[in-house]
Amino acid sequence: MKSGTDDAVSAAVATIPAPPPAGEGQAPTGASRARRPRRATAERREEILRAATRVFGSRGYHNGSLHEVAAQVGITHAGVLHHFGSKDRLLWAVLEYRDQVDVEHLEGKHIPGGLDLFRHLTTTARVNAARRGIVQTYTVLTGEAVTDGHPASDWVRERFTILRGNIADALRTVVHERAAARGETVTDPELDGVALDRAASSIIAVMDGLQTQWLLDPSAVDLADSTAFAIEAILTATLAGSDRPHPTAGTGPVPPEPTA
Amino acid sequence: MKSGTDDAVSAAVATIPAPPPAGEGQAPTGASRARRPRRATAERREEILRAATRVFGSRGYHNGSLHEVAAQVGITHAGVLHHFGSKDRLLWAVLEYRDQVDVEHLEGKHIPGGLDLFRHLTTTARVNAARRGIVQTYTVLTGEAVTDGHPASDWVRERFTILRGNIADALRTVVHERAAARGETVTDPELDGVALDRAASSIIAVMDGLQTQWLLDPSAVDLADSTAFAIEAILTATLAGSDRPHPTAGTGPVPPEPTA
DNA sequence: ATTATCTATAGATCTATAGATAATGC
DNA sequence: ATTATCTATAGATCTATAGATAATGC
Repeated sequence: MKSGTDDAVSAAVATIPAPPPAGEGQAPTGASRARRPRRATAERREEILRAATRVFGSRGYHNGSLHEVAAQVGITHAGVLHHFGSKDRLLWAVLEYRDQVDVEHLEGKHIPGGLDLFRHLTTTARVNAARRGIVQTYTVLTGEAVTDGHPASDWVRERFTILRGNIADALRTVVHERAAARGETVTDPELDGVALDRAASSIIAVMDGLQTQWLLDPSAVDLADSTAFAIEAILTATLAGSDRPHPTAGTGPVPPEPTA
Repeated sequence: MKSGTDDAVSAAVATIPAPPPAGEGQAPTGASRARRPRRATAERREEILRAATRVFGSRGYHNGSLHEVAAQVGITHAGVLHHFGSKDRLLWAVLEYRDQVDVEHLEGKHIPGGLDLFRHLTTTARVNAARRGIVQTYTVLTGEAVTDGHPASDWVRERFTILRGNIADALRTVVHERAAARGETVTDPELDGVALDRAASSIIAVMDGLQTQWLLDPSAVDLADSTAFAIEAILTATLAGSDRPHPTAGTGPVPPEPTA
């Protein structure tokens, strides 16, 4: 059950530059017929994508308008449509862009496997606590995606599939390593399938769910600590299951990943 | 840190009749000037609330229209506004209605405390796996609520606050009971505060997150099993912490609540 | 008399298209 | 010549209000 592209891990947990690229935008204060500066296609497209990310993140896709996106870049909504054709296609481009940015972000730093993946997830939660905008975009779009016929449904569904696969793979690695260390071999078929899938879904779920609560009430939820706690709890439970009938002490707290 | 109304537990996890009340609605097939049957206010309001619950759940609040809600009840959007005044007020009424329905649902059956609460949560997940519509409504509105200025934000935020309180209270009960059983007393202040809050947020998070994944891909996620697994894992980790320095075996699987 | 509904319509938005205009690139 | 942007506008929706009409309740 090897899974798809492995750059998905950080994708689903959100990455991307910072919210306001600032500088430009701000609506044309200039008097009469001031033409906006003309930009190279690639450059302008990226500006628009960043603006759209912000708008869809703060207002949602359906409630966010092309007008608002355009205004943030200092052009007209017609200009946005010139570059992307339609609102749906703009959203797709935003999602594609996110994937791309995430990949560049890992540049070389291959996605970790085994226990390292869990350290990575915990670290991501800590980093995210300082990037509200990105977390909000991800959370809002994910929520809207469960709506009938939403243009982001396929993307979100696929993200989840890939992520679950990555995490289940990492768990499998750990379970097998530990069995080998005891000179045993993994016999229980559950431990190669359902149990790992359950744990993988649960880990993703807890990360997403905590983000939602945190966004709504940052002072009530410690995103980093709660995420770390929950991941460790799930990891321990999974491994405890694999260690039976010799109940071991558990993994112990997962030490943080060295901050890049 | 006693928390608010205790009927919130099932509220946040979703309850409510079944989706299509069927029978009525269906758009006026009748030829020319066929007047729709006049209903008693209370009755009609409830029909509208149920329709709105469905529409907001499948389309989202912003993308769902008064027209669609009205059509499902067989009246005009103006009729809906006659009863509720505005779209925002309709949404608030929907949320209030949910609370009310949930309360009636528990009729007598007081919200359980201590370990029973966790059995109740697990049971709720199993029940929810057969009520996609309600789960979707809850998930969609929760997701949209993290959007700037969304009319459901306050409601969702408060739900989370209450729920966290209920769960933390239940955990506290269990921790103290177990300490007492060992003839000890809870000394670690963490175990009366932060640790319980972390666990409470995590449990809610995992339930919500699993619902999202399940809605998008029902065949990929076993809602009931995963929820049960994750809750037990978190519970075990929390209690293990409380039992130190005498690491105990954990709680063992939480037996299901007797199906009402 | 009250009030549930309807028709009609105002007033906002929103997405998208068409055609004009002005930079840029060859 | 290409193309980034703009203006103008069509065509959909959507929420909300106003006033008319027909059931129901006293």
